[in-house]
Amino acid sequence: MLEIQRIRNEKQSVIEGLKKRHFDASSIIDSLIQKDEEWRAKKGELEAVSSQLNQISKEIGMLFQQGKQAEANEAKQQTIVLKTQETNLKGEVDALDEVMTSLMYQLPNVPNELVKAGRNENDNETVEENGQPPKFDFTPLPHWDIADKFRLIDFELGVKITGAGFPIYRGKGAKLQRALISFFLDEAEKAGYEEHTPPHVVNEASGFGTGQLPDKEGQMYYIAEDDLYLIPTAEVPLTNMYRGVLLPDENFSIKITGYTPCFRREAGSYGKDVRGLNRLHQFDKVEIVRIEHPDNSEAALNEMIDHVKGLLEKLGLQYRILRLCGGDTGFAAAMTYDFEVYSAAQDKWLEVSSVSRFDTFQSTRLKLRFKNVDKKSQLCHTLNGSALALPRIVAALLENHQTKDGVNIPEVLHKYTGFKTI
RNA sequence: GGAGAAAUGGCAGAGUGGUCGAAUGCACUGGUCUUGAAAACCAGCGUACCGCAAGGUACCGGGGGUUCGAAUCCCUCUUUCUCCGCCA
Repeated sequence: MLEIQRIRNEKQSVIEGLKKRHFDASSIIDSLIQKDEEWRAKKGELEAVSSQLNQISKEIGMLFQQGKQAEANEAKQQTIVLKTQETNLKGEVDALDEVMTSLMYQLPNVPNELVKAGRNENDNETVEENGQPPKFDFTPLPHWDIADKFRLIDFELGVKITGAGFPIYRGKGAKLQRALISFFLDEAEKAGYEEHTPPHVVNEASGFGTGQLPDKEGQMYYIAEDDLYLIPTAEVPLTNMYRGVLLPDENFSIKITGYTPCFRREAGSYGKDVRGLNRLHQFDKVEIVRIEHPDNSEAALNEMIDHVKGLLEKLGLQYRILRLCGGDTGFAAAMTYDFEVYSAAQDKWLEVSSVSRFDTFQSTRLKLRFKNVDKKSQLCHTLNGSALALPRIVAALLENHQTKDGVNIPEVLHKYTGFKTI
């Protein structure tokens, strides 16, 4: 959520910024500013009436104590009109509040100045490309064939017990999952992130805190009986741990990580794009989350990018980094870098990580603040990134490290897997 | 799942209808004293919103109600604790 002060004071730059998303905010912002003015006026009236009522009530109290019953009862009469006024004004203020909140929820984050205008993924910029694409002297297999050949993943069995998009990993496939999770967590810890194991279901307030709600409830699995949501990413529980927190000073840099399964309903396209591990309803991911002073946000983002680059390099995967254009940047993010690994077998780039800064968009909703040098509370910046998402990494490892007879496991994983080849 | 108790400021803990945004203690901040520190003493010390300001409004787990007036009474939800049951 954007801050109302920002909309008031920097109306034009907000509108201009949102144009990079091809989002025309002018009418929403105009009505917001108008409602905000009404709201402040009504609120002023309401508080004046409340103040009078409070004053009279105090007087009545004193009159009763002095035994002046008649005068007290007379004073009570005065409150009747004021009470009605108060009730009416309260209703108007609340109604305006509600309208403003729903308007605010419609506004996406303003893109960072580095973000280019654009409509969709075709307008994304490639900012870096590293490593060599694998060369094969045979026809490389897609990962689903490899997985089948070596009994690593059983998609049909998953369909039987749950449904499409819920694969079962087994044997070396299951061990590879576990190895990657351990490797990613250990690397994150080395980089200073504290490991957490959060709940895999969250309440409604948490969904609002990180921006999944309202609007995107369709992407989450919902447990109606208990009013809980399955997490679509560890970002939700990890960031919401800091919901409503006021940090005592500006000497903070919170770095947290956690492994969780992620659940996405994502009823979407079918066919080649979603074949195998490319798109699942349940997958594993290690997430890194940071809560930073606004001045440190940019540096933190760069550190996170370096961290993800390090992971991919250690796994021997060639990759490219994209800076998403306005239209492809998520609703809550100010800037997002996607990491993609090229799959020769599928002849496509697979998104394996997404690293974003949210500036104050999440912390406004979360009410996550710190005391600045002037002893005033100020909103923190939040950031997060996948480090990394497993399925596509597994797909990329199987496809890009395949040999005629099997698959070579990157050396950094040997101590976790206990085997060097599949 | 059943029965009971409780939820107050950073912590502890008063307050059961009327100047209560809330006593007191601890912690914390500033000052006096001291060569320095401790102790002692003095002062300050919640959050948010509106307002140029003076000031005002709201908040005693959440929501609703009674009342001129609610931390205090009523309803409801949530959470915690104790006991019982069930269980990895």
